[in-house]
Amino acid sequence: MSQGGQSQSGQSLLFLTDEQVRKGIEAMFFAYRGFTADPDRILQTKAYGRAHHRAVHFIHRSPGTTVNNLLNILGVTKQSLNRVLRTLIADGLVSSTVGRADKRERHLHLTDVGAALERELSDAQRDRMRSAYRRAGPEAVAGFREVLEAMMDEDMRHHYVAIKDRTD
Amino acid sequence: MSQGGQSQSGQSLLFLTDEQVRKGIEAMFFAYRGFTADPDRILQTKAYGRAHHRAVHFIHRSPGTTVNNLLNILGVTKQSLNRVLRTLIADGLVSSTVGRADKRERHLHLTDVGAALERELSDAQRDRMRSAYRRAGPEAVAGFREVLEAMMDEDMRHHYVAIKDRTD
DNA sequence: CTTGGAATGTCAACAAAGCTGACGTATTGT
DNA sequence: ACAATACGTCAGCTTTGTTGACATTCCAAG
Repeated sequence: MSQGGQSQSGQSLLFLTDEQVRKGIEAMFFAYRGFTADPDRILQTKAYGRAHHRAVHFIHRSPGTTVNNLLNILGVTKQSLNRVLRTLIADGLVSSTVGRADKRERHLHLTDVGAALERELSDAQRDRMRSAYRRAGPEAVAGFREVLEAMMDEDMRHHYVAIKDRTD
Repeated sequence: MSQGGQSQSGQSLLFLTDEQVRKGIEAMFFAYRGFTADPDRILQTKAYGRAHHRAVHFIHRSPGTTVNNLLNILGVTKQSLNRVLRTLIADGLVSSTVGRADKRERHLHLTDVGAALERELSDAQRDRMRSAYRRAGPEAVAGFREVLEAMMDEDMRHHYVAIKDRTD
């Protein structure tokens, strides 16, 4: 099993050897560090962390989303998210309005100030992503997305696809 | 700028629109969660966390590595790593031996017990990676790795390439 | 209509794992 | 001899995750 790929005759399965797979694992590790490095640097100067970035990103992504919805997407506990949301609301970056249909729900929106922070953070991250895309080329990007999509949990793929297909 | 790609005439740059890039960002986020989910589940049952996994992985990867070397690869502070290393050594998963050439250095190795844990953790992660690879196919995997490599910081790419080119 | 359970969100207290800064020891090399 | 390096450790802080208790709101069964 440890040499599964190498015992295959064709080259088509060579990318499934333990060694190849391990390289992929380390590539994920190192790349994710680069992926978060730029926004992290910016957040450090302000009083926020990576969790704030995630919240702001997905509120920007799906304006009017509820706390529960965000909870499912982010995969954290209520309090973790709540602490972050509380500071964002207190600082006037996010607005929380009681639901009209269901008053238990709170609908979340970015304020102008929140949208400005979102742009600042995402621009840094997008720039790196964009330059990586440019270097690797369109076909590599397609493969990149295919593999990532196959790596997600079922539920998360659902969120991802649902978001991907949005047209508004 | 927000519609940069769409204002380009050719299709060759269409994958660089903000929307496309944002999809890539979310793909990274969701995929990384899947990527760490399986080992995290195992670690939860034992008394360890993700930090222990990383240490064990890279010690397995580069047996005899020094503390300093590990520090550079993992990108954390001495104290953070030391806390993890201390428990791993106390629990008999990692051995630390004084350097022969330079007695200031400590060379780290996995014990049999440590190697067993490494296998258990990595098997889960490798399985997911392998199945993602299989689903996406060799060309997608090549693209996947290209983009990830382009996304790393310079220093990390160095570590990655150095590791990639090892032949022992 | 009432009432009890389910769903949504808030708060308090705590744990894991990162960080900075300071300090001590052994070893190396100039 | 002395400065620099490699490692370990103490104290204290921040971010971000957890569990458990609680208030409010909705809905459906009696």
